[in-house]
Order: sequence, then C-alpha cells, then structure tokens
Amino acid sequence: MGTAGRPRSEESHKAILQAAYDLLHEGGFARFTFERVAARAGVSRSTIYRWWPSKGALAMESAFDALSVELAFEPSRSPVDNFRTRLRLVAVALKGRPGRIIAGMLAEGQQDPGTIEIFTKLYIEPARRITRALLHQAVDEGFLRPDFDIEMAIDIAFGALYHQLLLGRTLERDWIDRLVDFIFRGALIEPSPIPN
Amino acid sequence: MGTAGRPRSEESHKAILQAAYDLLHEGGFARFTFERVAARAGVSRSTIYRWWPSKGALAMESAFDALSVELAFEPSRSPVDNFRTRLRLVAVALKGRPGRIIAGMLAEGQQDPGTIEIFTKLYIEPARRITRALLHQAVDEGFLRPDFDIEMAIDIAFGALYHQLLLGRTLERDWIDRLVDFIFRGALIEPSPIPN
Amino acid sequence: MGTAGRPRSEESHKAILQAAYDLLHEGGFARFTFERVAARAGVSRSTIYRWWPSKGALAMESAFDALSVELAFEPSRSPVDNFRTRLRLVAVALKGRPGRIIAGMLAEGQQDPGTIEIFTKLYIEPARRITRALLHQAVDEGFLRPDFDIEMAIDIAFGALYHQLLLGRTLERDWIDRLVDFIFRGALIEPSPIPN
Amino acid sequence: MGTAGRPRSEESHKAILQAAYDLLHEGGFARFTFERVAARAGVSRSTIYRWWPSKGALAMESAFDALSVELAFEPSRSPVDNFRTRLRLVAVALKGRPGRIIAGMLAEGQQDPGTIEIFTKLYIEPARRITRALLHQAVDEGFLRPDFDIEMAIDIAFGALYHQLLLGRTLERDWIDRLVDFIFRGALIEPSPIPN
DNA sequence: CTTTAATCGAGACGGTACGTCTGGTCTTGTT
DNA sequence: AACAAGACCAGACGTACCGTCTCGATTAAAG
Repeated sequence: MGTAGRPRSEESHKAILQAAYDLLHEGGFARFTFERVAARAGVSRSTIYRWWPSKGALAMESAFDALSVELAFEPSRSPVDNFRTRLRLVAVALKGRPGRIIAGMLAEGQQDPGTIEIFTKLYIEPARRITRALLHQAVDEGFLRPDFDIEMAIDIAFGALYHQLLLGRTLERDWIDRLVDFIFRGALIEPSPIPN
Repeated sequence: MGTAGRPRSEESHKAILQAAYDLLHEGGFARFTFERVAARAGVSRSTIYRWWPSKGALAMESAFDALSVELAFEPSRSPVDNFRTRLRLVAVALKGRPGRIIAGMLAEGQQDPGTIEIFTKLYIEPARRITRALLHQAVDEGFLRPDFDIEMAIDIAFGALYHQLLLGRTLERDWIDRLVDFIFRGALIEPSPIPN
Repeated sequence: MGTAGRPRSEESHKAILQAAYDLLHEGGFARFTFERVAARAGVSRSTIYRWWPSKGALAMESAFDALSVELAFEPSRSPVDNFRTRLRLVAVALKGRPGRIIAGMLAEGQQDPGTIEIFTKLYIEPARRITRALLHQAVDEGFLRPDFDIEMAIDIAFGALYHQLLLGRTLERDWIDRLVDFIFRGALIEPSPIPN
Repeated sequence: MGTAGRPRSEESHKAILQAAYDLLHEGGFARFTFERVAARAGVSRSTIYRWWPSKGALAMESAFDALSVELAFEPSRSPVDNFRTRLRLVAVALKGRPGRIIAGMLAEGQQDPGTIEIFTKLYIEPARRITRALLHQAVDEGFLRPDFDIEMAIDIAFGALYHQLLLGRTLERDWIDRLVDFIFRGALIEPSPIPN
C-alpha cells in the first residue's frame, strides 16, 4: 500500500493545533496568522502550508473542540423546554470567546469559500442536527403541530442568533426567551401532552 | 473663526467615492484596499486616511447608494403582503452584488467595531425602520394580533436572510415564502379586515 | 568483499543524467535544481543526493559530453594554423549553449570549490592538454621559438576567451584572429619550416 | 518641480550600504541576501527593493570603494614598468577579499545580466581605462611598437588574471611576471628610449 | 533459505530566502 | 489647512529549494 515516506510528525501536528488554538483565544482571528502559529509551535511555516489549505481551515480544526464544548444539559420531559434550554446555552457560548471565533470564521469565509465549507460541515451541520432532533421529537410527541416547519425554525433560530453576534449585540437572556416564544407562537398544541 | 487653510477638495472626495464604489463592484471586499482606491481615484493615500477612519467606513459610504437602491415597490392594501414583497426584494438584492458587499462589510466589521457601527447606522437601521413601519401598520390596521412582537420579527427576518447569505446559500424564492409564513404563523387575524 | 546489497540502478542513473542534461539546455544553470531533476527523471531526490555531492558535480557530469563535443577538425601541416583553427572552434562553442553552461559552471564554482575541482579535471585540463600538444608540436617542428612560454600561452588564450564569455561579449571571429596574432607576435620563426 | 514626497532617508541609505559591505566581507556573496542586509541595517526589506533592482547591484555599489581601493603607486619613468607594477598590484588585490567579491560578482552576473552591466560600468571599464592610458603612453613615448594591439593586450591581461581567480589558482608573483613578459614579447623597442 | 547490506521511492521536516502586497505613518513642497 | 507625492517600517503572504530524515519495499550476495 502507499504508506511510503517519512510519517507525519504527530508532535508537530499537535503543536500546531495547540498554538493555533492559543492564538485564536488570545487575539481572535485578527492576530491569527500562519507566521505566528509556526513561531509559537516551533514548526516551520512550510509544514503548516503542507497540511492546511487556508487560515480558516486551520482555525476551524484547532477551535473545533472548544466550539462544540459543553452544550450538554439535563433534558427535561418537554422537548420544547429542551429547545429553549439549548438556545440559552448556545447564546451563552456565543457571548464568550467561542462567539468571537465563530464570528471570525464567518468573516474569513466571506473571502474564502473553502473556509465556509469546512465551517459548515464541522460546526453548523452538527449543531443543526442536534436541534433538528429535538424539534422532531417535539412534533412526534405531540407538543408541536405536525405541520411545524422544522428546517425553517432552525434557520430562524441560528440566523437570528448569529445576526446578533455579528452586529455586536449582547444576546440577553430576555431576548432569547422572546425568540423562542416567537418561534413557537401558534405552534404549540394545548393542553400539553405532559400530564400535570 | 478657524476656517483658514485650503478647503477640502470636492473633486477628490467624489473621485475617491467613485473609485471605491467601482472597486467594490469589480472585486468585492477582497480586492478593496486603500492603495487601489487611491491609485484609481488619482489621489494620495493620505487624503483618504484623513477623511475615513477605516476601510469599512469608506466602503460603506461608497456603497450606500447602491445598497439601498431600488427596493421600492407598488404597495398593496395589505401591509402583510407588502412585508412579503419587501423581503422578496431584499432577497433578490442579497443574491447579487450588493449581497457580496454586505457580506464583506459584516466580515470586515468583525475585525473593526467602527465598521459595524457605521454599517448599522447607515444600512441596518434604515432597513429596519422601513420594515418596522410596515409591521406597525399591519397591527394598527388589524391584520396582525396586537401583541405581535414586531422587533423580534425584524430580528428574525433579517437574521435568517443574512445567515443564509453568509453561509453561501442561495436564497430561493420558495425559502423566502416559507420564512414569511413562519413569521406570520398564528399571528394573522382572520378574516382579513380588507373587504372582498 | 563488501559487495552485498542492492546494486545501483543503471536505469535511474541514466534517467538522472538525461534529465539534468535536458534541464541544463532548456533553462541554463538558473533553473537547474535537484528538485527539478528528480521530478523530471522520475527519481527520488535522495537518490541524487546519494550519488552526487553538489549541483555542480551533477551538472558537470551530465553536460560533459555536450561540452567536449565536436571540436575535431582536419589538421593542416602547420600546428600554428591548427591552433588558430582550434581557438575558432572553441569560440563558436562558447557562443552557443555550451558557453552558457560553462559560464554557469564557473559561477557555481565560486560558491562551491568542489564544483571547480571537478570542472577543472573534467573539462579544463583535457582542453588544455590538446592545446598544449599542439603548441609543443609547433615548437618541436620549428614553427615557434624554443623559449615560447607554452603554459602562459594557454592561460592567456583560455583566460581571454572565458573573460569575454563571462562579461557577455560576443566573441567575434575578428577578435579571435587578433588574439591569435597577439599570442604569436614575435614568436614565429621565419621563414616557415614548411616548404612550399 | 517634481521634488514632492518624503525625501529619501540618507541614514537608511548609508546603513544599507554599510551592512551590505560588512556582509560581503564576512561571508562573501554566498551569505549575502536582502534579508540579512535589511536585518543588519535595521531597515525594512521593501526599502532595499525600492532602491536596488538586484543583489548584484547592491553588492556592487556597496563594494565599489573597497574594490577600487589603493592600487596607486609611484610611477617610474618607464610606462612598461608601470604596467608591470600595476598588474602586480591588481594581482595582490585579487588574492585577497576583493578578489572573492569580484568573483562573486561575475558569478552572480551569469544569472542576471543587469549585474554584469553594472559591474562592467563601475569596475571593469575604469580599470581598463587606467591600463589603456599606460599602454598608449608607452607607445607614444616609443617604448612599444606603434602597431601594438593595446585593446587585445588589456583583454589578455585581465582575462588571464580573472581566469586564474575563477579557477581558484593562487596568482603567484612569478606567474604575473611571465604574463607581462609574454604580453610584451616582441613588442618592446630596443634600445629603450630612456637614456640612463 | 535466511540474514545482511545497500539501494530505491516517497515524502515529511526545519530552514532560508524570495519578491510582492498592504497597512499605517511620516515628511516634504505646493496650492 | 488640505493636498500630491512618495518614502518608511512592519509584517504577512505563498512559493521554491535546500539538505536531512524516516520509512517500507526491493534486490542481491553471504552465511
């Protein structure tokens, strides 16, 4: 098989991702450059160019763990409540450093389609998947009308959140609640199937 | 009073804005630099630095007219229909060059808060104002429930649109219709107050 | 004896020399790199490094045949005429591609003594040997004074030729004739020993 | 007049030439790079690129003084002796650092015609001019035959010297004397016009 | 028939330098 | 003052080679 050649140095690989991660957290996308990553990682620039096609790709890969970090929560019996809880957690994350990184990623992606592609695959899609499951469950269990437009609800939820983020708004808890209310307006089936 | 000194050259001012506008349309934000604008306008770089604090500010100012361009339409008697029509027009604009410029502006703004500020004031706020008026009218005239959350509807509408834009999606007409339907879901008062 | 191990691949060896030769003729020394040679020859870089200590060494070996090529000529009865004919032929060669290669070799040698050494041994010395024989014959046969400084004549002849070459001059036939005249000035024995 | 713009920094200019000069003397052409010159001079790389078109041009300019260094000598009454003295001095210079620099210059010039051009104009031509004057005087004053080929004598003298230099030979005093003898062989008019 | 030794390909690695570009700043003379 | 002109430093870009270094696979002669 084609396993010839000197094997990739796992050490360098890790050092690069770590350095990238650190730089991203310290200065955001603005101060994130290949040169700095290389210097910080103690690695030659060409090694980075060999493995990552763009700044966005490297940033995405290095930040992925941090981005998908602990959005877990104790699910309640109502998927609608779970949806609300989840959006609140996402909002909290977006208010912090992960938010700045995501914003930077979206910005970078406007100049480089490859970055958007990676970002979508690694971050957006998984996030939507989780949310989609929640809403499907809500419909299946009779909390939401059967004709509820799940995909649009997701587009709207994340769209609104990211829009606030990109415009530098604060994502207050109250705003999140109004968002959730709006989304479920006229979609909830009363009385709730959950007895008392 | 202190009005001594050479007066600002209106000629240069216009040449700069025109050159900036052209560059923005030719190559988007990526190829938009002070150097190029200065060269194209036949103006020294320092003159630009004197009057605009950042790339974003100059881009915004030069592109403003083009962005707020022809979204006018023949209003119908139903403000809800007008809202739908307006979103469709916005979507059409976002699919074209203005969309790429707006995306670039949002991207630039992630590195420079000043740009976001100007962008918000010059573009976002006016756009929201028009939309807000439409929805207020719809409530006032009895098309929408009195407790309809107008601000959130606006956040959602633009958030969803821009989210699609930034992720490189296509903004199909069908998607716009579903968006409008979702927003008005459960908010419409039937029967319509418009007779026949 | 220690002749174990896989034998050297004659195929690769030839492919390398051929590729080196081609590259040298296509782009001169400037575009002649180990990387390109390896790629062209379909050979790994390390194989080249194993067998040739430097670019100059490889270049020299690959170009040798081309350099010492067709300087043969029909000798006349006068060794002095033969010397003149020979210098003319050398000049013609130096005006063409071999000249550019030789110039490149001398240039390379200024950074790497090994290259000069090989170049001297493979090219300079043989060329001098032929010329030396001619002049010795001329002295022996009574065309030139017995105290003619043969070695210096050779130093001068090649020195002058290469100097022109390195300074980018054109090596006109007229100049060659003046060079030969100068070298033999006061050294010819008259009348010529060749009876008519 | 077109004297607008920030004037060239004499400080930087001098620092660059000094740094270039130092590097050339420390490591020869091999270790002479724009990067190093910039770093040593405390100057940005672009400033060097703005003013010098190539490494060779910068090297030449920085080394010129050192190259044309003290070849002055007390002239005797015989221009032929002066010629001999001059060649000896040139040889001494070529044996030292200036020789390595000149060799590097010629080498560099093989890849970049511009360098050869500058080198010829700044160094070769002036050196020939001095030598030419000496030989003209020798003819005029009756030391050399009127039909002595002065230009070829110069071509030969420098050609032979540089050839030795480029081949890494040692330029012994004895060799110089034989060179001069060869050049004047059969060209001297006896008895010398200089009365004793 | 299995070591052992050398070669070969593939290809990664740390480096160095290239030439270009942009961002901001500054220093002039001119208007 | 504002302006054109243009120099300056800083620093990142992406590319090209360098010479070295693993690796696994191949190929013979030697044990």
